[in-house]
Amino acid sequence: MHYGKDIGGDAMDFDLARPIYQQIIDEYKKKLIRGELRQGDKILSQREYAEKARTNPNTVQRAYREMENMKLVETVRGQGTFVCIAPEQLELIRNEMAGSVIELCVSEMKALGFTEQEIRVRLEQVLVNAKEVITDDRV
Amino acid sequence: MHYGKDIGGDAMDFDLARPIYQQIIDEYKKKLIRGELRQGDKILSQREYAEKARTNPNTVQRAYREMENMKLVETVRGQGTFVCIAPEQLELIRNEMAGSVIELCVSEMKALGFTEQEIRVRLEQVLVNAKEVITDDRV
Amino acid sequence: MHYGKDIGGDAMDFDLARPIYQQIIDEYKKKLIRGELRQGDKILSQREYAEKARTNPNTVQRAYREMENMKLVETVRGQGTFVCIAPEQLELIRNEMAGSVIELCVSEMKALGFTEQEIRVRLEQVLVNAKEVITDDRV
Amino acid sequence: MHYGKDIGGDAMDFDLARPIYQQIIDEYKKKLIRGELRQGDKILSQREYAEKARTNPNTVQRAYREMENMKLVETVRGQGTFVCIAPEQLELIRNEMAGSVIELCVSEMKALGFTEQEIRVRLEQVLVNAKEVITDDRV
DNA sequence: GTGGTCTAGACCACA
DNA sequence: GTGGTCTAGACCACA
Repeated sequence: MHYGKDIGGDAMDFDLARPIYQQIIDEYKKKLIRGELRQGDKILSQREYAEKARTNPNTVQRAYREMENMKLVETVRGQGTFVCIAPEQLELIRNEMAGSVIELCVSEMKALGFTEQEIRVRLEQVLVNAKEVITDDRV
Repeated sequence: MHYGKDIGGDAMDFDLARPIYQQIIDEYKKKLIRGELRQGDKILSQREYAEKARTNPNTVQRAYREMENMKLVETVRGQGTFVCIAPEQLELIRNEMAGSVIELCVSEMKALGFTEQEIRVRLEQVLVNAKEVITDDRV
Repeated sequence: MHYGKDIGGDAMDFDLARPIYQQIIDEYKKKLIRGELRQGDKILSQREYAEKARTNPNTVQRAYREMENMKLVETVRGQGTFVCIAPEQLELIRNEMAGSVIELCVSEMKALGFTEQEIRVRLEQVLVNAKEVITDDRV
Repeated sequence: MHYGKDIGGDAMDFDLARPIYQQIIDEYKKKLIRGELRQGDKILSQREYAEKARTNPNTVQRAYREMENMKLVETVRGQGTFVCIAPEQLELIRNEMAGSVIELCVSEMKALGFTEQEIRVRLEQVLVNAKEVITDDRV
């Protein structure tokens, strides 16, 4: 018996993990958006990153190369990789990421049969709950 | 090749794929919530599911067994597996799944530096956009 | 060789061996009830148990996982499995196990045609005999 | 890796199923004790029994042979196997079986840490419960 | 055909 | 070292 992917036909597909190089890019995008990394900052060398993350240097290289294509960073040979992003570009990415987060949320909620109004209500509940937790901690 | 899994230290962690057996459970939960499966319905046999999804029957069995522990289904040896869930239990799962979807959304938005008010605004934008798309289609 | 498993009809059934994973669970339940294992104790790792019992680690894992579902133990990845049971839960299991032992006894005695009064008498005989054996040993 | 029984040492042993030929003997003993089979009755031929129980004829033969050794039955070549047991012998078996049932029960209860008095009390509970169930059914 | 148990073993994350 | 997931496949009872 085998359950090979090669037969073709109407197989169901399981969600795979997001590729590591994309996870690396996402991580940097978040740092940029949160201001933890700013224009001109030097980021980890590919080798350093690969060691810290215990991942394949080639994977890191792919991530860095794509970030360069996206105009997020610039690599100077012999010196390293530096943040290099225009403020408007940053704002664009911020909007893009927020958009995909919320769109995913809405589409999943609708797939569960929730109406728009229910989604609003549930969002409020979560926001209020989060506040109460903080308040509790303060007390 | 390995990249120092044995060195110890503060490695970064990447998101892994959700285990297949849990993806199977999630899929059934969604079908239950959306009413595509109802009390008494026979679900795919373990072998059928394994063939369709091209996965190992043992993996499917684990999913089905856990669904039985969760009181979602009942299994009759030699006959198959049947939906068996109390309406209140169903409502509970619906709330649970909705909660985790929205909580994930909120925590990611906050990690991107969005305030609660901004989250509300962006949600509205997405909801309105969705409607416009529908309207556009109609026209 | 086969003896007509495919003919259908009213075959007699023989008792099968209790599944190994259930025997493992029973063993642990007994140790908990007798106080040989207490709250917080680390139990054998899955591999250790499998080696000692010369069984497959997967079988042990199934037993441990079900014990976790029953809230008898808690598992910490990379560390091991630990007893974690509330006293009331322990008392429940004690009652449950005692109940099934005595119910089995009573049903078998009745199947042999013994009346309730005869069962009581025979129980007394066995209890008294047991005591005499002890007394004999002392002498 | 293998988990072979051939290494020797302090392996735990799991309970195996009671051998089928003994289960066959037990079944006949019970029928004799309950009076469902009496002196002179013809029992199933070995071939018939093997078919009904879907078991190996050799297994049935072993059971019948041992029953003959125990003086429970007699086989007449060309005619079949017949119950052939003295009333005192029957009474002996009855006592023997009852004894082993109750001894097993007592030893298991003591292994669970129950005192003799507790065993008596629990027996009463089960006997009383059984009666109530019957009463409920009548109503 | 259905589900249930078990073995054997690969590969992984976590510590 | 720990547990977690998954595959592959044998063999079984039940219908």
